[in-house]
Amino acid sequence: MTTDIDIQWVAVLKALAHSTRLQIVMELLKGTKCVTDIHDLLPASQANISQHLTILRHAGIVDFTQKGAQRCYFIRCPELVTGILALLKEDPPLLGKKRISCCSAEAAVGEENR
Amino acid sequence: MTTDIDIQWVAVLKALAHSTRLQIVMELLKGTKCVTDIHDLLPASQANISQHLTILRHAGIVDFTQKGAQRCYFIRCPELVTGILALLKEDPPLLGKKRISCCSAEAAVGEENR
DNA sequence: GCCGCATATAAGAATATTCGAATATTATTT
DNA sequence: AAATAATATTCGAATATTCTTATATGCGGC
Repeated sequence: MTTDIDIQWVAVLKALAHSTRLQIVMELLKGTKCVTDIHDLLPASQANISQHLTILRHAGIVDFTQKGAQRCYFIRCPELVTGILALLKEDPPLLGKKRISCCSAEAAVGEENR
Repeated sequence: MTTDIDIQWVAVLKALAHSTRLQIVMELLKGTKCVTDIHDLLPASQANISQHLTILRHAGIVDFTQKGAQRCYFIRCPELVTGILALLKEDPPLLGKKRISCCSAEAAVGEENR
């Protein structure tokens, strides 16, 4: 049942599902940056940043252009990334700890539970 | 700096970044289902489905109401989940393999950084 | 109480991720 | 060609995830 599309989706979500990579992506949304720039901004080693960028690139989220010895990384799909971040940002109430009683019609069949 | 928000976001993304869990979530978007229902729909063991549901619940994505011995699981934040899925669905061209040459806004980065 | 159903949890092996350290590669400058 | 700067890759250990098997828990009916 796992379609090719699913696999791509999972790869994208997995690539974003890491604190350092999410921060890299957020920085790149502000503008193209080379590895050193990112290294200066985030608390991770150069090698580690490079590894994360490779993962993001394989997921299709970033790409780079070469400028001399530098590689200028940029987000390939800003709408996708900003969209996902906007949804996450928007939804804190839903992600909160409080229980929301189910609004779904089906569950309303009578007794409430705890 | 890894903020609390980041951690929550990463938890949500990580929870969605698995084929089986993504399929569970897509099924639940169609309507509330109990564990057995999901088990009948997906190729995974009951124990495994239950484990994945626990992960989704801890991430705040699903919750359940109890009906006798059954637990009726539902999506707690349908807007968030449908939103993310819609973005992923929408963006296949961006996730494709083709190289996009840089739009060169980055040229400004130039010499001023070390 | 006991039974059967629905679901959860524990334990453990297999596998995958993460990250640091060291090294390699590539491009530029001298 | 050598030195240097920017970045990537390899290796290995620590840690985390995934999944299976077996067992446990909770619920309703008898």
